[in-house]
Parts: sequence; structure tokens; C-alpha cells
Amino acid sequence: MFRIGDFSRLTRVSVKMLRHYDEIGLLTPIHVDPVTNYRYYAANQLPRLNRIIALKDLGFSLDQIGMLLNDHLSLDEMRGMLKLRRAEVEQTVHREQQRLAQIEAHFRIMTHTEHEQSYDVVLREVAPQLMATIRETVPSFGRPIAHLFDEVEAYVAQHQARAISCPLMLLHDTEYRATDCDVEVAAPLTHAIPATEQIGVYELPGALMACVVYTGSYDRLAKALHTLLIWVDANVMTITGPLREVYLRFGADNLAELQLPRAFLANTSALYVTEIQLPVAPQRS
Amino acid sequence: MFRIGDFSRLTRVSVKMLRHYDEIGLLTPIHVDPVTNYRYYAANQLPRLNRIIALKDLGFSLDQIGMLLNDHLSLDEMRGMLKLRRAEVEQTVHREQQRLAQIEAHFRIMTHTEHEQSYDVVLREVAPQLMATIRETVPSFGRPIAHLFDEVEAYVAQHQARAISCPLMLLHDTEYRATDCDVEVAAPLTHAIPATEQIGVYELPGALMACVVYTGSYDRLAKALHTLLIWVDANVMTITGPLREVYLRFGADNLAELQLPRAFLANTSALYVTEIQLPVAPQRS
DNA sequence: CTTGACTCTCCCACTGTAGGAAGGTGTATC
DNA sequence: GATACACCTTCCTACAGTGGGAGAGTCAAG
Repeated sequence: MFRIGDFSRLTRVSVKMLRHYDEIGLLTPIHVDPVTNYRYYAANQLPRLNRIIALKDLGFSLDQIGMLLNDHLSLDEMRGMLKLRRAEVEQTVHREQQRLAQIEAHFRIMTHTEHEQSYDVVLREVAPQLMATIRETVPSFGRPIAHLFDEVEAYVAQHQARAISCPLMLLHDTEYRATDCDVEVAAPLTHAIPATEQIGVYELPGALMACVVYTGSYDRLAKALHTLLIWVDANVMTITGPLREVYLRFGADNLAELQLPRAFLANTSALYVTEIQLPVAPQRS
Repeated sequence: MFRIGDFSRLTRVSVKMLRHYDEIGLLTPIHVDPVTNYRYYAANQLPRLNRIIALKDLGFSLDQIGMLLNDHLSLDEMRGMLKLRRAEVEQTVHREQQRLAQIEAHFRIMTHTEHEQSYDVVLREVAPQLMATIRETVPSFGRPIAHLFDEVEAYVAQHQARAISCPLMLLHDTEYRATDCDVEVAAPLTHAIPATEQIGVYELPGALMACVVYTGSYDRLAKALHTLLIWVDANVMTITGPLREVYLRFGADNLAELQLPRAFLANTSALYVTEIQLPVAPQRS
């Protein structure tokens, strides 16, 4: 009846695609000349092709369309596939709308941080980790906290239980405050060691975290935190636990501890790299 | 600092991907051992990786991310890219919502056509075509119309201007009616020929059409038309012109005219293949 | 018979991610 | 110091759907 080009013009399906559909058995031409291999299509193949196009518009994969067409299934099965597909599409819509919210968040963050280096928030699952911790209320950041770290690290080193991972601090205050902060410093452990009166040993739970990394001194923390809060707000999430500050690198001694080649110490552009992690969960609406 | 595995665990980006990002220049390790080719990453590369992840979450391609990162562009350019991206995402959302509507339409169509062969509607751009036509009000379908076709085909044949394409009929009635129908039969032309008192010659305009094909006799038309109307309704479109019936194959004489191999005439499962085309346009909301 | 429009098959490309094979490294334990 | 085991390397393959192109064969009209 029709050669492939005519059929293509008739249906506005490209020749390439018609050949492809033939190849995967979706739509076999009614006749193929055994000598020239020319494909010939008949008008009564149009309903099938239309069905293919319709199902494709619905978002089914060619594989699925093949099943839907060939194992000529019952109405109920068809309905089932459609319901499944509908759920998937609904999820896609949801995901894209989240994406829109995230783009809006970026706009907001950009206007807030004019011209400065901006911070990027990522959502990430953080694994649980056995920790030795000291929790205390400190008058200020800086010295007192460094002291707490020294203490807990010394205790862990004494038991030879230091895991190769980063120390961190939890901020238990629900509001951000500059003085008398309820903080908990933590060093990662390879295995359980005895707790003491001052030092606790337990598994810090894993969680879904909104994370942002800043490099340099602590005065950038406020900006990073601000970014984080805007992000959480724009993504309609709720905060489900205390903020964590992870010290990815805090000075040469930590590097030495990890027995890394000295060469790296020279070309570090910023000495401090800190990640702020905020446990979050999507708000159900 | 970190070997690729550690960096992978830290960031929850797979080793494969980190290598890929290295390969395409998105994130080059701070150091690569020239002997072993081991990749070493530093903590201060985290912000860059986080930016990559964040932009990826926004839906940018790795190529675009590369531009956004490397040609460190101005805030305004960044804003421009974001706006573009937002528009794209909005369009995606719209498209997926259309898809949902279409799935709903399928459910409705399924309940209406229980157990019968169902028809699939496709949206397609139909090209304009020079035509010779006769418009007339006929008392009923069938004989009178066949007669009109004979007439126009004879006239066209006489001028040797018959294009290899399908004849069609336009239904100018705004309501569907079984008697006294205002119809226009049309035969496609290769080039302009003189019009007569009865026979008009003009270019039938192209249009976006909702199309459905049915095979077999005319009593299936009603069902197909019903399907078409449900579809148009569910997809929030408006009808912008007269319905067309395209006769993709209407009897052996037409086939003979097209000089097709006789072999095909035998194994045609249904003699009549007709497409109904309804010009539509998306409703602006 | 030539010409030009079609058609055939086969190969390659894109994107982002994953899996596997074969072979070299780094480290901890015996 | 040897060995085992976890880790790293490169290179190839695959996915899904679509398009592009090369080189060779076909069809129909002039």
C-alpha cells in the first residue's frame, strides 16, 4: 500500500522511527519485498500506529507499549497499567514542582547574598556513626570548644578507637545564640569504648540532612546558616533535630593524625572547611 | 586528602560519577598520583561538588553546569540561566499535567466503550493541500455522496491532476445530523485546474488535528466520533473548523487507481479505513 | 538510459548512570 | 616479609529514544 516515506508523511512519524518500530516488533509492515527489503504499510495498520502514538503520549516506554499491544490483555489489566502510569506522572509533577520551589529558593538566596560567594545546599542521607561525645554549656565559641575537642580526642586516642572520619559538634540550642551555648562535641569511633562521667559513648543516628559547606573562618557561618534556613523554608521542610557542624579539616594536626602526605598541606587554599548539617524531613501537606 | 572511595562516601556521590565528572572536567581531583593514577580529593573541593549537585537537582545538564561553573559568569547571567530553567520546568509541569488529563480521558473512554475495540486519538499537524471540491446538502449518507465523489474524481482525472493522496469529505454542519447534511467532498490535486460552477478549486488549509482512525463500516463512526469528543473535552481544547473524514482506502477502484500490486487486495482485513480529523487548538486558560 | 527521489543496512552520536572484567595498589594481619 | 582483602585503575557494554550520515541499491519519469 504505502511505502515507508508515504506512511511517514501520512502519520507524521519519522521514517527512522517506523524502521525502529519494525525492528523491535512494535509495528511490522504488512509486506516486505524479499528482494529489495522495501517496507510496505497498509492503511489498516493506522489504528495500531495511532495506539502506539497515543500510549507514547501517555508516557509509556516502547517496551511497555509492546506488552500493552501484544499480550492483548483484559480491560482490568489495562486499567491497572494506566493507574500505575498515572501515579508515576503524579510523582513527576510533584518532583518538578519541588524543582520550581528550589529555583525560587535560589533566586531568594541570590538577592540575599549579593556579589558574595554563595553557598549551595544539598540534601543528603547521613549514615549513623558511633561517637564519643562531651556535652556542655560553653560561654562562647572558640577556645572552650577547642578544649573540649582536645579532651575527647585524647580519651579516644588513649583507647585506640579513633575512626577515620570527621569530628563534629551538635548545637542543641533551638535558637541561635552567641553565649552560653548548649554544645556537644563528638569524635567518631571504630568500636565501643567505656563511657565516663563526662564522656558519653553512643551511636549518633543517621538522618536526612540539608547540608552546606563553607570554607574559611567562622564568621561565614552566619551567612551559610542563613542560606540553609532560606532553603529549608523554600523547600517546605521541617527541622527534626539539632544542627551539626562537621569539621572536615580543622588545622594541620588533624591532617597529621590521618597520616597524609605533607605535600597537601601547602596548597590548601582555605584552612578550615566546615559543613553544617540540619536534619530535615519533608512536610506533609 | 581523600581517596575516591572516601570522598564518595562523604558526599554520597558514586565513585563512577566522580570519575565521570573528572573526565568531563567538572571536578578534577586536587591531585592525581602520576604512578598509580589514584585520584585524591580535598575537603575544599566540597563546595564545588555541592554546587554541582545543587545545579543538577535544579535540572541543569552536566554541560550547562560546566558553563555555570567555569566561565564564572555574572550574577545577571546566572539569573538569566535560572529564569530559562524555570521556564523549562514550568513547561514540563504543564506537559505532565496534560498527560494526566489524557490518562483521565482514557479512563473515561474505557468506561464508555466497555469491551469493544477502542479508538486512539492522536494530535497531528496536517499539511495544506490543493483540492477540487463539491459542496452540497445531501439528504443522507451513502449513495449521494459516492456519486459526488465519482463526479469530482472524473473531473480531476479528465485534467490529469490527481495527486497521490486520499480523498476526503468535510462536514460543515455544526451539529451532527443524519439527514440534509452540508457536506463537501474533495479530491487532492497536483496542480491548479479551472473551477466550474459546481466544482471549486482551492487550497484546503493545514491545521492541528485531533485524529482517530476506524476500520470497517460507517456505523462505527458514531463511536469513534464520541471518543474524539471526549478526548477533545478532556484535553481542554476547542474545535476550530469543520470535521474531516479522510478515506484512506474505500474500495478496490481506489487501489487500482493508485496502481498498487494486486496481491495486497486479497489480505486486507477490513475494506474501509477512514480517519476522522477534527481541527482543534489548545484553549488558553 | 539517465536522473533524482526513495529506500535499504550499518554505524555513530547524544545523556547520565550503572555493571563488569582484568589488572595494579595499599594496608593490616599473620 | 608474604599474603589476603579492600580498593583503585582503565576499558568496554548497556540502557531508551531519536537523529545523522555513508554507501549502495530501486523506482519512476523524462
